[in-house]
Amino acid sequence: MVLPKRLDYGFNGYQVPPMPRATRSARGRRTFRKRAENNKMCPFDLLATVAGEILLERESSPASTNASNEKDRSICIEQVRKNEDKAVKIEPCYQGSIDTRVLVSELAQQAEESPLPQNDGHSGFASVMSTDCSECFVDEKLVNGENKNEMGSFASKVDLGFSGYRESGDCKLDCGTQIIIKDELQKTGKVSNGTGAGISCLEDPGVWDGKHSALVSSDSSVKVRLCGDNIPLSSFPASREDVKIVSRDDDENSSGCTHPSIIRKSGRSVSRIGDRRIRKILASRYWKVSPKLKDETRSNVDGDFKSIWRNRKGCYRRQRSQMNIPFKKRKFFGRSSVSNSDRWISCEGKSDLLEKGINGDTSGSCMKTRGGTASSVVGQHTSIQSRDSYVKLRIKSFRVPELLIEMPDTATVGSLKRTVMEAMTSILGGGLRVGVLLQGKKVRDDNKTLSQTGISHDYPLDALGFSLEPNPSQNPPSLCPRDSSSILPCDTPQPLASYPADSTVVHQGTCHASPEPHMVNLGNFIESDHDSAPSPADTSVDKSTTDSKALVSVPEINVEALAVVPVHRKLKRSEMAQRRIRRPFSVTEVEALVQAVEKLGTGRWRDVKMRAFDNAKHRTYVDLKDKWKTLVHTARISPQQRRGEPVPQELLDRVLAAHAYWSKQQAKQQLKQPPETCLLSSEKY
DNA sequence: CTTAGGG
DNA sequence: CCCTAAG
Repeated sequence: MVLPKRLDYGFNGYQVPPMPRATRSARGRRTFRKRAENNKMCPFDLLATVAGEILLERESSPASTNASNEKDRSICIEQVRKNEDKAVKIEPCYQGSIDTRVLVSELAQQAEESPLPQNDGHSGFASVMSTDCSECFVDEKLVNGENKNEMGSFASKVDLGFSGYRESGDCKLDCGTQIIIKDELQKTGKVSNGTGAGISCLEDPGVWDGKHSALVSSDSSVKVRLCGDNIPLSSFPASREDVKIVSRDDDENSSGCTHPSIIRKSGRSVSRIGDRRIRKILASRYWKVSPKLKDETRSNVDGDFKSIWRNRKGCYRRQRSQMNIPFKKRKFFGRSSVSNSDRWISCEGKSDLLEKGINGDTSGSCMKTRGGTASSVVGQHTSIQSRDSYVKLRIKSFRVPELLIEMPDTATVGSLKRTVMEAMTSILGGGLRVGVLLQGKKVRDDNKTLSQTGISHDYPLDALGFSLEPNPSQNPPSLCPRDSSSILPCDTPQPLASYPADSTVVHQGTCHASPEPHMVNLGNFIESDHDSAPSPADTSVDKSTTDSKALVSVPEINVEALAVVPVHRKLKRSEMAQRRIRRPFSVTEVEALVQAVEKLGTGRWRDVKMRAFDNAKHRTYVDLKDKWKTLVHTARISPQQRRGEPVPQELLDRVLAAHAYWSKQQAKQQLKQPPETCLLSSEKY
């Protein structure tokens, strides 16, 4: 028997119709590529998405006319949830008044264990906390006054519907991530323990207190703190000779940012060299600061973070950045590491990029465990009382793990932006996982069902929180599926494999039925098309940045100047240095790949991509090709030598078979007349 | 832009 | 994953 010569008849008898010409159009390819590129960074689409959404909101959020004095540029937001109406009160307050923030735990209310600790930041019913991070943004708005739009003032937001139904102009409920999880055990009606009642923060009021501190030290480096916690240094996958990453002590003894000066380094100034030596300090920590520190002088530079985030899209497009440098070149410096300047200005502030709750569309409840969960979720609540035994959640926002950045005061604002962006990207890409908090208590048992845990459709989901935590092992998502399968189904392709069919994900109002594990096209799951993230013209961003006095470590840079920065060869180059984050293929993806290759062969990666990974933006055809390459290699080596998530032998066998087949086909075609090849082929198949 | 391979 | 030569 002789196999058809046309390649259209492929492995295992697949008939492979030639790719429609249309799909090969240059435009299509370009589009595809663009899409792929734009998605480089979102292994954590959810986070990115959320962040993006929040950004959007922030941008459009009302600016208060109630500008603060030039010194106190940060604002504290008070969120007071009242028992009765559950209204969220948000008020601007100024630095130094941290302790006036009221963090009321809704849980507390429910537990009725104690009266609402109004105006007592230390009482620490910290279910709602860390509003400080977001304030920064608000602050900037105030300062810049550029966001006086829809709402007009904070007041507008003050009484946002707690449930989120009552929206304040800029609220975007639609943007909320909604997750519906079927509570399969609900029917048993059994609600076991595990509805942990501990409000951990209660035990440690100091955790959040003092977060705002930012000091202006004598030296002239700018230290910026992005909110976050416990980010292990290892999860900061970027560094290079001129990038310094300093891990801060996570210990309780660590005074955190209240003593930023300790991070400061002395040394020669490199600024004039024009090189963009930037120090990035990734602080892994949670704020455990004694209340007494609250009075520290603080300055706020968060405004820039906002800018950074606004640039999300643009930045992502240029993901290559100095932050991701081949690991070989990475260096991590301790605090005692080389310094770049003697004069640094240390200022820190946190920008909780994701305090969406403040924007009013949600309760904005934010939980934080005493243990210092890396990041906490803000504003998540039940959107609707679900029927059946489904639990609906709406994750309003996530806080981004803290991030400390230090750079010479001579650095440009543009470089700061990039730096922050890079840091963010690194963190996001470095591996995050989701933690679940129930009444402030971390739920560790991933195997419990929701109902067992106490999360049912009638459970006060307001008490449920999620946190983004650095993934310690940086393992492929697939290694910790249980951790997030119920929460981040759209985050990584992996959940696909382990995700039970009884779950449904509602994302941005769009409901994607849970795809079968075998589905060829992984895309729907992998992607979350949120590239619509705000990417306002850089100019506006730059403007605001420039306006922000706090950041003026560089002689006023005008918009034009900033705009020019990126064009600089050097910068471009550094940006180009960014390496994409590593995203191991899940078994599901491998299967899809194998299946596609079986049909299409090994020489049509673009087609393979379109067929099986069309929606997986982060998988380029080159990636697929490479993966196939490694798969073949993997299949040939002994199982002991294999690493990473084990690929089922069955799949590997298919890989070898398909590879052999297509290799022959290729050879056949090249030889034009390979009779014996056909014979072999026919024998084999 | 795609492929194919080496790094 | 990156980089690049080829086509």
